[in-house]
Amino acid sequence: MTTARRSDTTRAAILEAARERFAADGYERATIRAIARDAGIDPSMVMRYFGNKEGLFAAASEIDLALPALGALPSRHIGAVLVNHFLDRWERDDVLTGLLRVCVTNEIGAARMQAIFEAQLGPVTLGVCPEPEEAPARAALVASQILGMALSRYVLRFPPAVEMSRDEVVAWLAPTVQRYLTAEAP
Amino acid sequence: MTTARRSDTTRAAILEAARERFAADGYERATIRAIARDAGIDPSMVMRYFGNKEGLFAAASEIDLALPALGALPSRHIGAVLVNHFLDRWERDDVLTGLLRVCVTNEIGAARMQAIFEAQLGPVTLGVCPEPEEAPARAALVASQILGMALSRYVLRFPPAVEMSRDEVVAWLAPTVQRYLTAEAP
DNA sequence: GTCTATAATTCGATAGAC
DNA sequence: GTCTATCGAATTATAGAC
Repeated sequence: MTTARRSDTTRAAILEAARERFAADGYERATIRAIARDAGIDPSMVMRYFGNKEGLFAAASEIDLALPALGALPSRHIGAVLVNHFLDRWERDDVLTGLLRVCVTNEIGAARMQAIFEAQLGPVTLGVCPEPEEAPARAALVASQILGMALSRYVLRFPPAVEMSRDEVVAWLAPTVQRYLTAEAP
Repeated sequence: MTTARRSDTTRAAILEAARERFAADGYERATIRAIARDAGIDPSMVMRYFGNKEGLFAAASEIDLALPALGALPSRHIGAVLVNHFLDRWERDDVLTGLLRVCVTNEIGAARMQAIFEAQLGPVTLGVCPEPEEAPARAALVASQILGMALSRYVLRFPPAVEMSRDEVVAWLAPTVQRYLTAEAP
């Protein structure tokens, strides 16, 4: 194995351990030492690859902002599609749970969370909102419901929120999101 | 001024500084030293009065769980009443914002947040839900929307969520809460 | 590329003088 | 009741050997 390939696997191991630790413990309590121990390497390697703790978090919380083609979908089902999409992203890996735990006490995390919802909801809202100037407020309403459910279900783990099935969550939240995006302003 | 009265004012000053720091910085970054400095006293006084950092947070996040008499209210307006009530509690002081920032990384904070929503929503949901066994799930749905808006508006400070007026927030969220509590299960 | 050793802070917590 | 002084542990980060 060449050194280049070895560095790639080391880097990947660090990122995987970092995502788990940030998701489980938040920014402050996810220490570089613990992450390095999980990855089976020396703490100084983390510094070498990512510079400092902020750089490590930035790399571990990177996410592709591409929303699977939604433009062609009927706007009547946009609520269910969006709820399913965000639940998929939250359950796929630890990135969004980690970002949610971190963004509460870390400015970089908060800015990234905001950027994610702007990138994912911006184009959609412009397509279905009755009035374009209302789009940011409607996107914020959608984000509030998605974030609140993610907080209750994946971070705080409120028993009733955890015990609800995936389909139940979608059935309850989809009409809410649908109304926030398409209903007349109250 | 007797020593007893002086200790009361010192204790109150510590609690006020602690609430501000926990609300602004979260649990780990709200240091006893910083809280003592804000309160104008010595860090060792915090330990004397509250034992340790956990005891300080427990005291600073105490909250009375009494919901202003809602039993007599018409169930048609329960959504608007609840949204207004929680917004009141969040804007009155820093306690709930601090608890929200802390509960993401602190077990005691998470348990207290859950207890607050159980105590505030439990009696209400039992009174208006179609099926009693659905009450916990419906309360969790309400909590998810309230928590998500509080997170967006008071913690992450998403610009569109901050710029919405109080009345707009109530007008958008009240029908959601109303539906979670009283509508037929989807 | 990887690790040892350690610097430089900062934290929670304690002991004891006044 | 209040403060000074300090302990012991933990953290991020750096310098340098191999």
